[in-house]
Amino acid sequence: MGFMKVIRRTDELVNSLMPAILCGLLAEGDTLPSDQLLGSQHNVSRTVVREAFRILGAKGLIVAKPRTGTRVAPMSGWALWDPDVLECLAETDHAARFDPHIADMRAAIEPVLAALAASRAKADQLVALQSQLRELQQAPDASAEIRYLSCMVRISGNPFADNALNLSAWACKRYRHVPLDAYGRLTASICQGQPEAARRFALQAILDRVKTMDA
Amino acid sequence: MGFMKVIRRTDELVNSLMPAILCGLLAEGDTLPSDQLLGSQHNVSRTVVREAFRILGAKGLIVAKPRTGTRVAPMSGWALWDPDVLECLAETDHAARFDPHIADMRAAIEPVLAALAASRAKADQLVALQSQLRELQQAPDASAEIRYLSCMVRISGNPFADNALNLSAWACKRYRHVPLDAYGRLTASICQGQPEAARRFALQAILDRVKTMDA
DNA sequence: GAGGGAAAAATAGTCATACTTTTTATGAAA
DNA sequence: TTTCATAAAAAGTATGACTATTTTTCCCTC
Repeated sequence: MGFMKVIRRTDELVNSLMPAILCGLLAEGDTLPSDQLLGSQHNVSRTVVREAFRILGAKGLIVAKPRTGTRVAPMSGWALWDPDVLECLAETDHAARFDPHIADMRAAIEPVLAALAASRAKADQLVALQSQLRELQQAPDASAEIRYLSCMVRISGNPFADNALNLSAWACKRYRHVPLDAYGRLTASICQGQPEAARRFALQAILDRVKTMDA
Repeated sequence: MGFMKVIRRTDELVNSLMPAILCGLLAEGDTLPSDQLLGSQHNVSRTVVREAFRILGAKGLIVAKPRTGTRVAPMSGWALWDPDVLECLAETDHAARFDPHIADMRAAIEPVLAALAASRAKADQLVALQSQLRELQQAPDASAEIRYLSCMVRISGNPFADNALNLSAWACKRYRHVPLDAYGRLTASICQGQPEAARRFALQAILDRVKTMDA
């Protein structure tokens, strides 16, 4: 399986600080401990703290200034599309607060990507999509669903779609129900080159899931 | 105007490396110089190089591994919604290649946000929106247009919209024509609480601009 | 000659320390 | 009270040493 990612102390610290920011324990404008202090608190060198701060800063979560210290940035600048941020946010208490917003975004984006896929798909891509659909039907879990959507989205040819997929992953992980029927029809529509139908069924897949959630 | 952001050597290095990656000078899988070497090449310490690498890594552009070195990551993992990445990409030679994809994304997202805004707007938000519209009409430049859209998008109440706005900013900066007429109708629709009309005019604003571009 | 395993080499990761720069706070003089 | 110089605090940068991880090399055995 040679995929054991190296775990850096820097990453551990990031994984320790990020939840505190995302859950609101550290609110906007709050000052984090200084490099020195935070380092001694976590038994790491200042180097590690600073590199962790750079990562959090790159994701828009914090801003550092000499003498003032390092503060939590306003949420409007957070990189909410970032897979790490999203994953961390999902483990927060108030993750449910984001569910409807993510559903809105998905409902906006995925149908369009599905329509694009239906109009642009090449033969080999269709084979791959159908293969993913079969895998999903045989083992309808979140990871298979994400792989299917990933394949669909890749066919759309839109480079921004890869990031949008992070929102889909959120939904797949948080709702158990997999809308197999809608995905079947979606796949057929794409294979037959029918953008309008693809758009409709992609939207239906999202709505079916939300509906199941409400019930 | 006390808004002079501090310029760190780390940021300068990031601003030097990012374009090379985004423009393809450093292709996927290519190995960057080692910390040591890159540091001496740019006359900065290894500290600066490492922190720059952390920033680029946080944005999905590179991946580091001991002994192997630091390599350019596949584009599918790039944080294309990130304002820095997007701004840097816009200055690249093949920025035009992304125009249609961004237009597709905007066409998917903004109409939905406009509809949400129309159904949720509070009175004071409407006042703010109309104020931004007037400013835009008086001085129809990119920055005023971004402020208007930012205001509209904030009314939608969707926290993911702030990031989506980066795509709008791209379009505002790259096309000169400002679709004032569509924005006027869009504002009216939102103020009158008509989601369907708002959706239509938001889309029209995007299409008007693209049409002007083609001509 | 082929295979396997130990040693070496290269590179990122971490630590410790000293120094620099930026910005705020303090306090004395006008 | 205002102003300006000084001090202080925190981030930013620079070095150097050491650690950990992974690949490569190469020797030894079979």
